[in-house]
Amino acid sequence: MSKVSPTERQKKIARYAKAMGHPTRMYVLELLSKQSCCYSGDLTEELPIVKSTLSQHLKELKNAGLIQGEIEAPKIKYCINKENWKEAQSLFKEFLKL
Amino acid sequence: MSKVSPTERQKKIARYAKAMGHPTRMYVLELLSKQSCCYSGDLTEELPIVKSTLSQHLKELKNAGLIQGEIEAPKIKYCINKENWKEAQSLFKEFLKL
DNA sequence: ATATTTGTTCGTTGATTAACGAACAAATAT
DNA sequence: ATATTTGTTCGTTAATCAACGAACAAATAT
Repeated sequence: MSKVSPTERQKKIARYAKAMGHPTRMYVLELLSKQSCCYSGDLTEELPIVKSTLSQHLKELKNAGLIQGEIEAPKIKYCINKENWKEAQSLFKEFLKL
Repeated sequence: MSKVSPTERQKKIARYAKAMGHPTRMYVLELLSKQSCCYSGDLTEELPIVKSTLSQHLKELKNAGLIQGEIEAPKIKYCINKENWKEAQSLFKEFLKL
């Protein structure tokens, strides 16, 4: 009977996974994990979505801690958040037994 | 200007990631990836959610292809879907550069 | 025959997500 | 001073998600 909730570790992975759970966000993450940075303007040109929608996706990735933005007025340069990226890597690695 | 959509690979990862994007589902996946199988009744007892809610989560994991259920009347035995699990492993591995 | 066990499905509710366009803010360029 | 560029925020709409309890289905046990 004694109930057991998911662990904090599992919640953390779920949080990262959720952020990765959309094609557009995967596109952005993969781009940023390959080249160091990009401007969101570049993404708006590449992707078949409107800039406000992209902005929302970037916000979600930011809130999940996977990316970070740096102002280079008037543009914003987005990069992987290296610290959290490392954490995500090790969490997934352990979970997937890679 | 020429628009580029996320690749099929990115969509696939997003699909797996979305399924992993909830604490309860992570709990189940981690359990099943460690021990070979389990009955959903066991999960209902462990987890602080009602059986119908659990059933929904299991359905989502099934739809994403990460687990499979086998009838052992009157119970149902759930296991990892090994083939898709392997695919997910390699997709995440490549994506995360592990 | 009836009750029990085990899960799924249905209906409901409230919250969250995804997408768009319009309006806005801030810096830069004219 | 004004227009342009670059992104975010707001408001809206439709869809999906998460949770619950009740009803149902199927097999097993009494």
